[in-house]
Amino acid sequence: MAIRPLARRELSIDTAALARFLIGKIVVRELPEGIVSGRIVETEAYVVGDAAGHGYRGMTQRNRSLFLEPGHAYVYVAYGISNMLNVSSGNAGTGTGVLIRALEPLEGIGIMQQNRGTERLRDLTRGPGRLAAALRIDRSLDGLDLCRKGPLWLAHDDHEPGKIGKSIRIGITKDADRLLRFYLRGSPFVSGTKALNV
DNA sequence: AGTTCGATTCACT
DNA sequence: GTGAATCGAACTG
Repeated sequence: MAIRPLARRELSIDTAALARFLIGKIVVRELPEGIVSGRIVETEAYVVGDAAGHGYRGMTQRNRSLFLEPGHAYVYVAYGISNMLNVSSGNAGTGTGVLIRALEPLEGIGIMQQNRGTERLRDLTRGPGRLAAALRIDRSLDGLDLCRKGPLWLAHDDHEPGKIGKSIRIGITKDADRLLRFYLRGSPFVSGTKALNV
């Protein structure tokens, strides 16, 4: 079953709809050692007028990629250690995006194990910082167009995702009660506590 | 120029 | 379940 790049016109202009749409799609990372890929099982939307969003206070040096056309990478460092992968959303000039929070590993599991320093399949890409480490994603990929093949891109195949759940987002303090987190129900590769994943 | 604060993770108990 | 580590970027003065 072939995988192909996501077309930009398939990406909803609505950030929450895009976050839901991305569940079941594939993140592809091309490394010198080979291809690493995983299926998206958890996302969060950071929408217009959202105090938790990095674009909320306007463009800065760090977040400028959020304001690109939909489907570009916004990569930033959280807590000084973990890289976070986001997909820019909304029309150009809109500082909104979708955080990719967890993947189900598909290809290149050996490379991921090396990048993560663990063998445990379930720990490779469960959590935004972990998946970025597994796919060796850092700020050098910030601003990349994810809708065309390259070092990092988004793909889809004929896979139909199962039921998608919705919850509050993880790890934020502002606008913390909005239901903007989406996840694949029953997936062992989703992060967060049991109560969030019903 | 100094301070504050995380869109987290890991190692414990 | 709880707590410490960790550092770059944004914000304040």
